[in-house]
Amino acid sequence: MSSKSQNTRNQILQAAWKLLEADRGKGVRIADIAKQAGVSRQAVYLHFTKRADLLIETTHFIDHHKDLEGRLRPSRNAATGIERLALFVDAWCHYIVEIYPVAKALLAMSATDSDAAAAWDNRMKAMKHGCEAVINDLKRDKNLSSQMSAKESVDLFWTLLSVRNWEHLTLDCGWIQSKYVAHIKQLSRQLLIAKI
Amino acid sequence: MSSKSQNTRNQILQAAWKLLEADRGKGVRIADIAKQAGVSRQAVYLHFTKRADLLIETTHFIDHHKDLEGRLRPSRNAATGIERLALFVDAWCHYIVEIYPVAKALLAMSATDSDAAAAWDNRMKAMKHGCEAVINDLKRDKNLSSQMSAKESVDLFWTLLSVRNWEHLTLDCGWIQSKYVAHIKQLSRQLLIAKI
DNA sequence: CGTCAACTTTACACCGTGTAAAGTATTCAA
DNA sequence: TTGAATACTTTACACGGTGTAAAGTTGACG
Repeated sequence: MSSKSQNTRNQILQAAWKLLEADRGKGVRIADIAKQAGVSRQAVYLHFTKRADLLIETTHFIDHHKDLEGRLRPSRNAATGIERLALFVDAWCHYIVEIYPVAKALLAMSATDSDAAAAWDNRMKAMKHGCEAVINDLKRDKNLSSQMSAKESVDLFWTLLSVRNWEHLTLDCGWIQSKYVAHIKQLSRQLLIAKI
Repeated sequence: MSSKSQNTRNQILQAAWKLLEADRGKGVRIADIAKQAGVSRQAVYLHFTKRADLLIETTHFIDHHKDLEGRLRPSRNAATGIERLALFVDAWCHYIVEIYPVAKALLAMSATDSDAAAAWDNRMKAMKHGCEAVINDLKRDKNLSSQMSAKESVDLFWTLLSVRNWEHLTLDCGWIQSKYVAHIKQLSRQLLIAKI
């Protein structure tokens, strides 16, 4: 845990992040990451127990680096449910773009590695609580649509904001980020907020 | 191409289908499929060039077995766009349940195998044409919502019906199939059809 | 009887992950 | 100044799954 050790660890995380972002098709191997970090392949295993572990730690590295907490703060401090909805969508959609490369690799691993699956699941459950908070505030303000139950609203909102939907709309449909955000915001309003 | 050869081929496809449906976590290997089909592992390679090829052929096998074409026919013959929308959603949502196990394996392979990726892409593009046909009929009937362009409506409808959204709502949110279908139908109406 | 097709058997190369262990270089402390 | 701890390198290897190669077996059919 010396500062030198910490430094190497950070270089590995930085390398993983960089390579995953640049990833064209063929997956990123441990050996690639080690090379990029200027370190031997074995050194990676001195800092991370396995590939899944490295990817999970990379997500935390990115969270910290991009100040995820700070980004979410405005939505938590919103005065109304409607405001909170908009601010939450903004923060989350912006975050997806940054986490996506690592998320993709982590999701791919989830099929074979249960730790990877559990780690991603936790993140998505935490994000779901954010969705719940939005719905609760809308309900408090009597602004929640009566079309669905609160629970269904949360599920739907959560699904709408999924990484897979971002992937589909931006990568498969070719929507640029601003168009994606605008539509998601408009849709969530239309589906969750009571008319009049 | 003798009938005996065809028979073996079908047994392999059947075995692949069965094992993928039963798959609990750990992936299905070629050796497993061969064993289930009562055939040597090498025999699989006499009928399919590689794993991706086998999975792709399995999707076609299922299509044929479940009469996908027949299932889609009612939607094609619908008198109005609104009818077509409902019938298309019904057929497709029903189909997802059946194709999902193979789709999951194929999507997992898509990360490493470009043939798998291309094959799934083709299927999804074909399905998108079905979405387009629905939107076109709604437009023809002056029933298409003016909130979005026709192109955007297609993209949105296509995304709404994605396998990933089915996965998220049923497996992650725990919605039963009937609830999933009812909500998707209601949502597509709300988003695509002009009010009044 | 022979031959052709379909399949089996055995063996092996390849890739990427993860483990093991011996060696090296730097730091720090008694 | 010695020597022990820390952080890393180097080399080697086991494992699991895919795909290839080639010789051997079986049965059908002219």
